[in-house]
Amino acid sequence: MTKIDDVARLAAVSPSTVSRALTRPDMVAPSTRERVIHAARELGYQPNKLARSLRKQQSHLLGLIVSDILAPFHATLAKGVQDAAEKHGYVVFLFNTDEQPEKELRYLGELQSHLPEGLLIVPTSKTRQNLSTLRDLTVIELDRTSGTPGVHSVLVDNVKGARGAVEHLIGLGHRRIGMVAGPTTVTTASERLEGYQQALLGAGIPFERRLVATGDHKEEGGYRATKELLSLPPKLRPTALFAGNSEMAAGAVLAARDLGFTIPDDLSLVSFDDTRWARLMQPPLTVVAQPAYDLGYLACETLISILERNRPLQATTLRLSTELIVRSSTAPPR
Amino acid sequence: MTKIDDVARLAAVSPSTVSRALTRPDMVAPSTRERVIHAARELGYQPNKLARSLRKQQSHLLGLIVSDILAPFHATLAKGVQDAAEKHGYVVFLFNTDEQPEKELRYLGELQSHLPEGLLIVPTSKTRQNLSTLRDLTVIELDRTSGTPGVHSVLVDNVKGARGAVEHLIGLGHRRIGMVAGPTTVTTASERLEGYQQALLGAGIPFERRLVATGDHKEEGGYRATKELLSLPPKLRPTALFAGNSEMAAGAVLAARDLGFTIPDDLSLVSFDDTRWARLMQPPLTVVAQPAYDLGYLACETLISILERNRPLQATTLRLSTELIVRSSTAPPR
DNA sequence: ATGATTTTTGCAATCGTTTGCAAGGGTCGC
DNA sequence: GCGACCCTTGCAAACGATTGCAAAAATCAT
Repeated sequence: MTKIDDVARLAAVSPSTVSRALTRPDMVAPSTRERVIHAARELGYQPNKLARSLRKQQSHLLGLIVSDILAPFHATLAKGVQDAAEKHGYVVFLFNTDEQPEKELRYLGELQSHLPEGLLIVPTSKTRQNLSTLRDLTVIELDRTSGTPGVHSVLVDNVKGARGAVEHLIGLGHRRIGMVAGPTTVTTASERLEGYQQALLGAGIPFERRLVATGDHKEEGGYRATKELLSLPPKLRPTALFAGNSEMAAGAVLAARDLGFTIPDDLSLVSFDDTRWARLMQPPLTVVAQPAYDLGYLACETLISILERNRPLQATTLRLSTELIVRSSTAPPR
Repeated sequence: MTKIDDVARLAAVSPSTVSRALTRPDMVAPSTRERVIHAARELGYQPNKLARSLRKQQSHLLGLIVSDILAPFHATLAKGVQDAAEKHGYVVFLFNTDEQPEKELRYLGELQSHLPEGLLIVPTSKTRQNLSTLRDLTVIELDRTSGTPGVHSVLVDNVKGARGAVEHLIGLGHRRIGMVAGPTTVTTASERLEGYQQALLGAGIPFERRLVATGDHKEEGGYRATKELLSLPPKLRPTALFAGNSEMAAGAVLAARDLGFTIPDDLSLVSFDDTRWARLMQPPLTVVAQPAYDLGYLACETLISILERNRPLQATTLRLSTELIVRSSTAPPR
């Protein structure tokens, strides 16, 4: 690895001058600058970021902790974050918690030792405690919130999105609408449930607890919850289902298929979160699409602008809106 | 941030002793060690990795460059890599090239300045040149190979996998089998084409150039290629299709649907690479599943073992085998 | 108790940068 | 021709850890 001293020697100046020529060009005479730049290029010099970060006490490093990189939503989010980071010259460390608080804690420690300047995190259930072990660090929560005071967040308008989806079902004439809800410990799940209830209320349809089955945000849970709902006696059985996320929607599709229900003839289905397969399956699924990429991109931009202005800035919350994409899995009840 | 000096002061020893107590415990007297450890815990001391890496001249950092983190295959791969890395105490930097050689080059530079100890990369078309600008670094290529001398690789047995898929079609009675192939610049695509040809050859079916349409490994390309094949006059038209990757298979499904072909009645379809939607779509897709997670995990383990043994070790190539998963998109021709 | 040996500790240099400070050199005005 | 000023450069001290070496302390043998 060629270092600054090598360049200095070749350009016949001191290391300090090399450093200045490269990072604050206006501080050195044009002729010297030229010489240094040439020498640097000739040797293929690249400043050692470790040394630089150490000296400058800033790493230009951001941490990103998501709970499941395999979920397209999170992958897309991560891409948005990375793109924004790159644009501003930051590098991001990506960690995956698999929804496990202990992993989260471990990663926070690991991350911290690399002196990141900011953190973007999709919280788990224990994030609030985990975050408290952390030294002062600007953090932005993504997608969900942990309720930690002083942290910023960039979220999706879950209530409105869910309400829209259910109103769509109501508009088609459905009155018995079930929901495959996520675990209420995560804010997105409870907000979506709230939206579901608001829609019913708005249409004067009484809320029935037995029409809400709770899953774990995974396919398996969605499958079980759906079977439960579809096993109600015909009179009580829902004619339409709203799934709280795409994984559970996948489970719902499978369950409906296994029980011999045809979508949308016997059952309408609308799901939160769009995916590749939602568009590809037969019939294509009606969904509430989330701006995952924008979410990540915006969150990262926000973070960086906070960092660079160096404003403590009181905690911001951004809510992006969703889009209802009507495909063919929803139809009037028969 | 509390530093080593703080701990030293609290434990009433020198910084050197703290360092030793924490990293080479047997070099310090038990009683002192105890004191130091306590002090460290009390202050929540975490060594500054930047400083440590700089001094020790090793970062315990690995680079991972993939071409499309949004593709489930790559995301899974990345997860495998990360899990393996974590197990051995390494941290990985993840970059995304979007298949663009210039981005790759930029990221390689960025990465290099952080002094990684090794690199895992899914090569693009220019990787060979890009890699040559790099200082000596252990690199392992994943999924594809760039032909760079001296680099190791962990791949999938594409030829055999493809052959198996096509033999499956032949076994069902198909004789006119088309292939939606990827760009021949990427090794996986050409290997899969090779497998396709081998299967035909083995069954005594003549290879017909017009039954192979080339796409770009994206949905759009698969869509176009499929339309092309299905527009052949009925006599020449294939009764079964083998898609070179899942994205193109998605395009194929859409194209078949648009042209009014029913799968598998009018057209059998088998694709390389399994995905969530392949299982969920109707009918579920027959696929050649790749061990993506294992690929990443193994590659990373290999890399680390090379690093730690410090063996230059002549270039290794590992080939993992695939698994044909027969679902319902393939059936005898009518 | 004494010297030899081993263990435990601290000093100071080092990793590769950046940067405050001061010195050197040039330019300018008068 | 002289001082005032500005521009350019280098010296040396950081940043926070690790580590070779030597000094100090503890242990052991006699």
